Amino acid sequence: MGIQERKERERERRRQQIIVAAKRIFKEKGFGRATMEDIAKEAELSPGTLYLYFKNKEDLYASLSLRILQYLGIRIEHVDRDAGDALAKLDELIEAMYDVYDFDPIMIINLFHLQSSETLKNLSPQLMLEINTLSKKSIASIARIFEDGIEQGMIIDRHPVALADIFWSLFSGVILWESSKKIIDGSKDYLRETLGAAFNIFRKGITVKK
Amino acid sequence: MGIQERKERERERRRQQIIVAAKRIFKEKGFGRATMEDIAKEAELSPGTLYLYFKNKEDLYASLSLRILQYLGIRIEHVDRDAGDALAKLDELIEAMYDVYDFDPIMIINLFHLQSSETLKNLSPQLMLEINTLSKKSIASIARIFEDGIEQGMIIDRHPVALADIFWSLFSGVILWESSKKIIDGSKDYLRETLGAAFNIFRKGITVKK
Amino acid sequence: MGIQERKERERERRRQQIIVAAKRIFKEKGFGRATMEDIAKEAELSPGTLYLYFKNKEDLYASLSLRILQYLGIRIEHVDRDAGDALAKLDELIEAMYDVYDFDPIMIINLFHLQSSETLKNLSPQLMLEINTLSKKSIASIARIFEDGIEQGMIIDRHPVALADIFWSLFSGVILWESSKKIIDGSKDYLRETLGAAFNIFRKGITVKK
Amino acid sequence: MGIQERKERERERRRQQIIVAAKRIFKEKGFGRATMEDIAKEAELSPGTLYLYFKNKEDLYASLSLRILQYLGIRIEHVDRDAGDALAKLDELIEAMYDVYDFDPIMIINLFHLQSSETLKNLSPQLMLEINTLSKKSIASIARIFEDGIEQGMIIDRHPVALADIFWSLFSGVILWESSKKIIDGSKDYLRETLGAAFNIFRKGITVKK
DNA sequence: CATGAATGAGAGTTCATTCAT
DNA sequence: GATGAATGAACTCTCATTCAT
Repeated sequence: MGIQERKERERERRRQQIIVAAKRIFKEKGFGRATMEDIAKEAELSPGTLYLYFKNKEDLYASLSLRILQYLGIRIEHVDRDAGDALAKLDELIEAMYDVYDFDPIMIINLFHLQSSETLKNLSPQLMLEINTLSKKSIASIARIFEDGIEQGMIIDRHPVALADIFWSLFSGVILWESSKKIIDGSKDYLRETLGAAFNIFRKGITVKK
Repeated sequence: MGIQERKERERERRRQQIIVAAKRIFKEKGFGRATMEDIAKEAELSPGTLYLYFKNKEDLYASLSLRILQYLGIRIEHVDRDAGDALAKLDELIEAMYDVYDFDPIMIINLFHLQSSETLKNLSPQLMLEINTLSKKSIASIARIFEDGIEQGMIIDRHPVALADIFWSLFSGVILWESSKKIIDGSKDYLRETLGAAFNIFRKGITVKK
Repeated sequence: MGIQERKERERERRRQQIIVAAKRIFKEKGFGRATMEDIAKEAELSPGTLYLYFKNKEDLYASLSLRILQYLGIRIEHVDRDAGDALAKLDELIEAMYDVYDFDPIMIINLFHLQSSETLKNLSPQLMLEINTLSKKSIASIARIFEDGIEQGMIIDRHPVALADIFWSLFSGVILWESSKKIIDGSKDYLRETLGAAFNIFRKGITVKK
Repeated sequence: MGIQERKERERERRRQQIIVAAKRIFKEKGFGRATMEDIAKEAELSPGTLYLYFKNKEDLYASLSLRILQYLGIRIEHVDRDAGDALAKLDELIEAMYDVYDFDPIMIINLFHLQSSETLKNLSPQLMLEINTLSKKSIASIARIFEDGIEQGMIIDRHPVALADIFWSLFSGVILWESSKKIIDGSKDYLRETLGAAFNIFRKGITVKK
């Protein structure tokens, strides 16, 4: 039905409108200092309207992160399913990380803030579970790649999940630190170069020398 | 003057008492949810007293981080000054990082939260400057070690500051991610093992093969 | 005009539909906590539609009470007009009260809540007047019965309006208290028995001994 | 300790100050329409201060009612313990009801609103329990008086608890209806006379003729 | 007529901070 | 210095009501 569809589309557009505004505000002020009114104003809506689309502030915040977490999961799984040896897959994985970052830089930083900060302690159990599930899935996919590599004798024999954790930590650590630096001293953004170097070092560090 | 000194010492002890309490509360609830009253209660003082020792909540919070940042700076500089080749120094540096973490695990996580989170955006310019100065100094010290290594042909030829940033990112990334995981799924704490593996990979990744 | 009439009938049916829904919701949640959306949902209508039939929430609420108040008035007047001595009329009056209660238990409780609660203080003057008029009329009818009885020497010589007030107070008091008890401790519903005993006591209490 | 005591007294006085203000506002506007700010203004305090003395709005409201409920319980028990036959005790009981009303007319009306209205449905379970316990105790005390009367052959043979319920219903019914009338038509206050007549009728209605 | 998304005023509540004692 | 009661601005969220479709 045409009307049904149009309404659905409009609803989705509104959600987007709110999400876009929320991203800007959360980026600017962080979760704690951002007020629902700020976001409403940015979205050119009334505060009440936000609650038609999101249960509460936390839910809105989490939506931003879940979105990118889902994208991440899909992207990584894709890599995992591809053919090729482990090192080729690692390169693809690194490529995937760039993609994820490019997909939505603000959101990815938001995600790390969510993961690394106090916010985590105040989430609803349900949301926690969702995040947990999605994170675990991605880490597991990454770990599988390393596992293959270890079996193929191409990657050093460490616990694959530990390797995945380190890979993920390096990625998030660089992004957070680079964005911190930008805030602290307003320096130029070296994210891409640093991330590239970091992944190279990691790659070299886990490869078994022939 | 004896009296003067005693007063000074007592004042310092009070500050410590508050800082210890604040650490516990911030750890438990995060910065946003921790109230000054919580901290006062934990310190067995009245809320008003806190303001005799710290200008405001932010100032108190920052003190925690500055303290560890100072310790970090001193510890790294020490490594830098030591004799030995770059790789030996790198090992010492890694050792220093463990020390720093052990010195005050809560504080180090607090520091990363400060760096990586919304709090950063709401600091006073003065405090920002202080953090900036201290961070820069530490990164510079680390970078100098890598610089030596590059000159000595032991470390790959990359911009030393980039290497320092990556080293630091890896350290903070692993700590944040591991502590996140603990919150998310209550899993066992693998921090030491993961950190060890991470540094090994990093070391291997930046070393020039002979 | 047929069309005119049909429209009128349909309009009235819609009103009924809303009133039925509102009763259920008010009963369940009380006036303060019931939302217009609750009622709309229950009536399977949209919130906006409610406003086509009732000026506002208060008007809707009052409609429930006025309706039973009107029924009460008619029913009592009927008793008053009947032949028979005062005591026979009193028995009829008591019978009428049961009828009124049975006519719509929810509404009668609603009416008492309206009378006895905060809602009363926030009614529009016009509505207040309507309630006042209807109440007065009923009380006056009851009082007339007692007046007859006093003249006939069958009922103790007290101000007839006072007797009417007491009769009414007893009725509402028992209903409210019994429904309170049900809410407080979920006990069995003894309303009928208690009401019966109460009226017997009242009857005995006002009768002049021969 | 003098200071301790003085503080205690001052705290109690503040509580009273708030209670007095709350009573006025609740009386004027009812629970739903009264705002904490209204009460704060009436008490010449800031909104925040109210929360130093009462957990929340409901708690404040309930405090008013529990107070009178406790007084009621004590007063009735006292009657029950006195010597004298059942009819003498009934007279004392009636006297007690006047006392309770005089003790705090506003509060007693508040209590009935609490009992008879929607508020009841939204109380915390703990508060509900407290009200339940206190109510039950009072009703039981009243019932015991009637029980004695029945055994002594002075009072008609009905279930004593039913008699107690009717007695209580009559009391609350008259008070609510009279205060309603005052609101509705601003008529003179006939409460005392009506209550007196009501109790007389009740007394006569339950007495066994010799 | 009917809809239901949008509104926005206003509620209860919290908490960093102050200041009289 | 130390206290802790008091403050009041600011927050999140609700819901009666409206109005474009």
